[in-house]
Amino acid sequence: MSIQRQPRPATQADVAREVGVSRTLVSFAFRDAAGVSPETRQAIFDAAKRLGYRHNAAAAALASKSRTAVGLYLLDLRNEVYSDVLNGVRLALPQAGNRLILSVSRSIGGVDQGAMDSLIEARVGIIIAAALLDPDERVRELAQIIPVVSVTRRVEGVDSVYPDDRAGARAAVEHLLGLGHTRIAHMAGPPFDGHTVRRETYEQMMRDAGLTPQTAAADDFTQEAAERAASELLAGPDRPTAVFTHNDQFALGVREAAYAMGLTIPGDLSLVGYDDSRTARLRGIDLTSVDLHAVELGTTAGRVALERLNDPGGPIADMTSTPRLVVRNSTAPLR
Amino acid sequence: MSIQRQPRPATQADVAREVGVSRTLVSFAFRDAAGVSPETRQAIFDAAKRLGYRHNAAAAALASKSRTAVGLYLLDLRNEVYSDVLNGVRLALPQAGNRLILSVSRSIGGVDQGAMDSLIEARVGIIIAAALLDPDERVRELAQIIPVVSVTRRVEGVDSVYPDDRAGARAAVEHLLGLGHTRIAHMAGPPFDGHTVRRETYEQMMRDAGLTPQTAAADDFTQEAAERAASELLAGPDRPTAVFTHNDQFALGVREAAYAMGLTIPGDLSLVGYDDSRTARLRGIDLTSVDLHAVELGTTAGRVALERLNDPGGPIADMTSTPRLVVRNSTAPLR
DNA sequence: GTGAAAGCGCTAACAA
DNA sequence: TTGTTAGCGCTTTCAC
Repeated sequence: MSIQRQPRPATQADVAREVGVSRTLVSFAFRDAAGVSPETRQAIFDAAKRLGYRHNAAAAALASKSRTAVGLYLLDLRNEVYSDVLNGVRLALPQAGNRLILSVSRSIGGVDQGAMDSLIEARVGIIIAAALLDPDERVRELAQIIPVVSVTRRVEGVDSVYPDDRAGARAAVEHLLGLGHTRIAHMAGPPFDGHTVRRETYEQMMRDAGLTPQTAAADDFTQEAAERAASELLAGPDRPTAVFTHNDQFALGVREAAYAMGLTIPGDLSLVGYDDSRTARLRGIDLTSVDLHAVELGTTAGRVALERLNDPGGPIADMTSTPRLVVRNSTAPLR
Repeated sequence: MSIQRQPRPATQADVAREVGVSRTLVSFAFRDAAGVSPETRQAIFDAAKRLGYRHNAAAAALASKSRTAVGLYLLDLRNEVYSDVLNGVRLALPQAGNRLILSVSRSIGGVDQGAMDSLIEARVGIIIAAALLDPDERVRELAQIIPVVSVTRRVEGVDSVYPDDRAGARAAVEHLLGLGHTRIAHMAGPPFDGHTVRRETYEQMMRDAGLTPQTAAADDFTQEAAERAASELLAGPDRPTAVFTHNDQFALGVREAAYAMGLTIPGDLSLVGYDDSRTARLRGIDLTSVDLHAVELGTTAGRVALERLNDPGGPIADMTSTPRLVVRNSTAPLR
């Protein structure tokens, strides 16, 4: 047995011929533009179905002057935040209207440099980018070529939809301080532009409280990197009694490292994550975490993108939301 | 401040004019086809960069007769298996060569009927589909229109790359039987074509062992659905002492339901999942699970797709791999 | 309501 | 190694 395929895909011209109208009409009917009588319209749809006609996105994109497709760039699918953003974006885009083109940067081996290019080459009208790792300046350069909406990160001069990380980090650190902890460490990620607010806020708060900040940095945004960094951090002198991590993935890494050393949570170590992922909510994990409402951020970003498409010259959007600390059982008063 | 954009994107014609060669040459240079001298080639790249030229994928797709783009259809990003498949597929596709176009079916609300259409309309040459919910017959119909590689599910007459679920389920059930359990239940998903092998194997094995199968079916492929179904299952008479679930997501749902009822795992209930997700490996979760090697399945599927693209008439691929039971602490001997 | 005609930017023969 | 010439299937004025 072998694979069958139609000899030649039907085109709008075929449909037009079948119905006995012009190709223009068929084109209009499929974009339900005004100017097609209901009967003609129905006849066109019927014929299209009969002929197995499929709209050709490439041809349409080429012919149309306006770009309506939305590109969504995601850093990493293994972090729930990004799939939540995807879900949020989809909620914002009308069912039938704007096409959504996905591009995921991180494969197992590392960041895919071509992920952004593929979006540009697909000639999307705008790119919603979740957690770009490029410096602010380069994001602005990109936005010069094609409109960009940055999600979960603020970039000056570029439409941005992001959580108020200052408030989120403050809530986390205050929670730990309130429990009596003084040796509170922070597990940060690599120091990319726009990904350091949580760290800075933590360090500032520690100093304000008359304490010494102790920041460990994972060399990658993965659970494994955090686990490695945490193994060192927790083995050092004056082991921290609490750790606030850049995200939940990191918190899980710290958690594994802690358990591997025989420490208990929250007995020996209080742990606060960031994202409030579904994993954080599992019994037995019960991670205290900061909910940044990723789905809502995605929805807002989608809306901002739609507005930008309609009004290229409009004012830059700068939309923040306030994250919420969700206290579970990974934090406890200092003994 | 407002968004800037270039007046008119540069085309190959612009580049050709700038360099003083023909447009053909530019086209050749960008596809690094033979017939362009190294100097010309370099001059073209320089000019392209200077002019901000970007290859237009839509135009290229329209003009080229052969379809080389690979479409990847994923059921649900919230299930780790599918993002693993994505990662696997990417490993198989050459860096620069075939474009990969992603389409995700399940948003928060449910299955996106348009997900498959968007791939067809993007005129991909082949679709790698992970966990289609359509009946076998409809998958075959689809494969008539466009080549399909089915991953994680076998479809007769269609290229398929899938785990030997019979072996996987057998290993799971044997493990539980070996621990002395007799009241072993199964948490199945909705009875879609191609997603019932695990259930059938379980039921057959139970009967072979002289035991009565007890299958509960979640009404959706989500943790929440499994949790609801498990709440009923575990509240019934003759509560099972062990549950084998269709996947890890379900196992987590059963786990939550069990804990909510005050049951302990593995004390009161042994639990075996399927997928060996990263969550299963976390301390405190320690879920015994069947590893189906999703990344490898994805890579194999990518390779099969590439072969099919090169040889449309070749024999149907039917590739299985053997899953491996990973025993952790969610299972224990019957007390 | 409907149709004719002019491309969109690129690839792919073929010819030189 | 280079240039010429047709389209690919669709959108989109503009006229009827």
